[in-house]
Amino acid sequence: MKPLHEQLAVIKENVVDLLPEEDVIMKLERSIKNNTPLRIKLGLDPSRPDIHIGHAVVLQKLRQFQDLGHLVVLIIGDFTATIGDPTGKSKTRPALTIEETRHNGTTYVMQAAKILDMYRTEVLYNSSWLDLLSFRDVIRLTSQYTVAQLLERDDFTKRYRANEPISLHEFLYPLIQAYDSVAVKADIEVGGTDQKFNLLAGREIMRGSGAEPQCILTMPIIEGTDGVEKMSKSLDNYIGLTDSPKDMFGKTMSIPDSLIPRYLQYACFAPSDEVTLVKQGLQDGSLHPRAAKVDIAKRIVARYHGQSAGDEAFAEFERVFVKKDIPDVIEERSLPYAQTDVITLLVDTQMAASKSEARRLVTQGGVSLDAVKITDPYAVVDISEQRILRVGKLRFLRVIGA
RNA sequence: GGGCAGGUACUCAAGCGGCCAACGAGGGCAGACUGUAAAUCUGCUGACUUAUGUCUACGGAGGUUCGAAUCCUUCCCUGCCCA
Repeated sequence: MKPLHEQLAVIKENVVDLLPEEDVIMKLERSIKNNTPLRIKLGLDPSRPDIHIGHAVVLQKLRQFQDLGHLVVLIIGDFTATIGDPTGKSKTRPALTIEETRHNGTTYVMQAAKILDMYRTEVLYNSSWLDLLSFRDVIRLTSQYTVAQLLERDDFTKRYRANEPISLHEFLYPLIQAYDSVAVKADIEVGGTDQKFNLLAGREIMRGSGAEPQCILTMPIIEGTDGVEKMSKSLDNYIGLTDSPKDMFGKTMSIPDSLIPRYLQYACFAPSDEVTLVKQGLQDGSLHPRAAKVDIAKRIVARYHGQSAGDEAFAEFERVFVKKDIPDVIEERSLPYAQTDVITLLVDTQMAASKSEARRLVTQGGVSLDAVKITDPYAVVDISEQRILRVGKLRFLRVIGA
């Protein structure tokens, strides 16, 4: 194992909080002395199975721990996910069945494997210990925390002040997560800065249970492609790890220029002196923002799809958006008729959700067939030969009639 | 248990008997423009055989009325105050 100061330097890279640092040092020293890896915990919510590059910031940190010889403990929150949110206010927490959580958990882990070293990863489902707790155990757990402490959490404070409902069980979530730390004997728990409260609650509960409290490490939450909100699936401003190279590239190109340094640092994990260099270049005009974004987009695609995919995605992007040509790979769809009106064609190919929508698209000039714009919603089109249907700037479909 | 205020489209939020498929904002979609799927500007944004037409929709169920998101009854849900 590497000496303390070297490890600490790697661990502190890009982090927001590392608390309490002296405990981290103590744990590291002990780990080196006994040649025992630290247990680094990350909790995952399987109600949303898609990982995006925002999550990747945290996973990358875990990977660094692994490269230093430590062990990552991934906890799939299947227990919590099956409870859901009975207030029904938040659709972000639909109650899932056990099967769904298992399925999501598996896909989650497969995606995480793009970044993590799975030989140094332990995957656990929290239902395996939470299901065993009795009501007595739960009450004992709740007695270790106070209402005032819970209300300190930012979103609880806000909702309470705004007279918005807070279900009792929501108070339990931080405690459940904290109990997970007890169950897996976490040395350090990692999460986004939005998790700081929950991570700290873990310390309290561990102490109360007679365990050695974990340390906490938080990573920045990166903004989504809109540049304002945090990246999240529900806001649809995310770049998914399983997105196609084309989508990854395009989504990255669509970020506002102001986000370039952050994406370079946290999505590409570029060294800090390179980030500084790019910032300077952008400021004095020697680096064109578009060039900087192309570079970032290529690197992101290359990271998850391989080097050549990055270059291909770039070429494709140039062709479709800069030269306004059609992409080289287009989905194909055969239809049971040789000719029909545009409206029907759009609906049948699911390029429009309803006939009204199809009509709107046509009227607005968003529909073309073989690069010929169709503006008459009653136009009858012949598809006995294969033709390229285009809706908006981005959606292409090769149609072939019977 | 009592009192009060609320529940409107994807979200927030107006409307408080006909002019309401419902102001406005955000979001989404399309168009123009552009280094880009950015920014900006413009338009659209319940569905249906596109019709000064029909149907569905303003928490649920009933009712009053020629006519209800708007009034009444009742039920469900949320917040606040009192107990």
